Amino acid sequence: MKMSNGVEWAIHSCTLLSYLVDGETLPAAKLAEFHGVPAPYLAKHMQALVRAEICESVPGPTGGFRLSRPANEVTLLDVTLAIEGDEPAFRCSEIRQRGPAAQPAHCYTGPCGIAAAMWRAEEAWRRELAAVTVGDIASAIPGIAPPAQVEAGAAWLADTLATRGRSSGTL
Amino acid sequence: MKMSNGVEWAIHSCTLLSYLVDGETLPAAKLAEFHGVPAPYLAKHMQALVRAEICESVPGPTGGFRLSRPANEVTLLDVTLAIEGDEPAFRCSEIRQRGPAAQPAHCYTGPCGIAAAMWRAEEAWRRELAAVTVGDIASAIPGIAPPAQVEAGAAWLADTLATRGRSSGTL
DNA sequence: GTCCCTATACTCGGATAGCAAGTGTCCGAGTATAGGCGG
DNA sequence: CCGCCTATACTCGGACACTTGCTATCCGAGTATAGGGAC
Repeated sequence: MKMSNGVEWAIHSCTLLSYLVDGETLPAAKLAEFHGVPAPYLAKHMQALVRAEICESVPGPTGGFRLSRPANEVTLLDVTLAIEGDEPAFRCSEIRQRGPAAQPAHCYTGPCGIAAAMWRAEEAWRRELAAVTVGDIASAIPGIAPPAQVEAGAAWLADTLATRGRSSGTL
Repeated sequence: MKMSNGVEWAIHSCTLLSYLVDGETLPAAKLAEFHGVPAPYLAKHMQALVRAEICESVPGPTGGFRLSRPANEVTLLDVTLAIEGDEPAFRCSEIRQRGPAAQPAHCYTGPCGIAAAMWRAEEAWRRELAAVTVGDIASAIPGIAPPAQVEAGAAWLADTLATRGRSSGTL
């Protein structure tokens, strides 16, 4: 049971995007540069976020990605399911309906007890992830990240936005 | 994030093994026959249960598998981790320590906020699975399984044990 | 008749192929801008 | 000098190889039994 590391990248990217204001956007290449990950692969995951309507994409030279709703309304569960798919990790193959003791399918009304227990656990997992938003992550950063990183990150973001603005600042 | 279906097989097998008494054992081939799954592959998973000290294996013609402790002391978490491995699904690759805003490693004391949230969710998942034992699963069966299946299963098990006993019943 | 020995058959255990999904990458379609041209 | 047009460069989006891990399988090591032989 291995979770794609794209989930980690996507949450980090959403967190960074939460610092944008107004209609600002960041292209996938810049997101990848900030996190030190392969740009094309991150772009692939960003497409999944767009499909899940977590992010919006803007084409063209001034385009890029931005959150499609406030960071406080994007839960970690939303992002995780967008990347991993919303199918449960445990899939009951109904092996109770096989073998020498099997009965006709219509005899099985409720779910298998094992599947029920596994799904209950998964529900607890989802509930916990749904309780944390990208906004929560972002607002917790000043308390746990090194101050120098916060400063450097803010400077990088400002510079990046300014550079992108400069090339289109004459409008 | 896909869980191996070996987990499902293993839990079903442990549930069946919980019906054994005294020093009775069931070979992997019989467990596979009862569940309608490939025998060699199930045997592979049974080995993982032995390694995790959930089951004991007995070699030789009268050998097979049995639970190494009472079914009430075998949790679904035990079985799941035995098959899937005890590594968490989410693995933080510390991408916060990469990119233009990265700081020296010693500046990062606590875990990343994202990793902490993901691990918290996983902890909730584990807690839920640790609350259910194989014994719970077995004792719930009469309430949810078709009576005909319970009867057929009991008959199959009795016959199987008798057949195995017959070949060694002359001792 | 009883005991011992050997051959047998059945079991687990680890090592070996096949396949699907995640990982990583690339190129094409579309768009806002920058510069040049005409009025 | 101002407005329009075209070429450009940059963006996203989907299609294409590669690697890892799950899926499935087989064969060898070990052991309790069954039968035969000796006493």
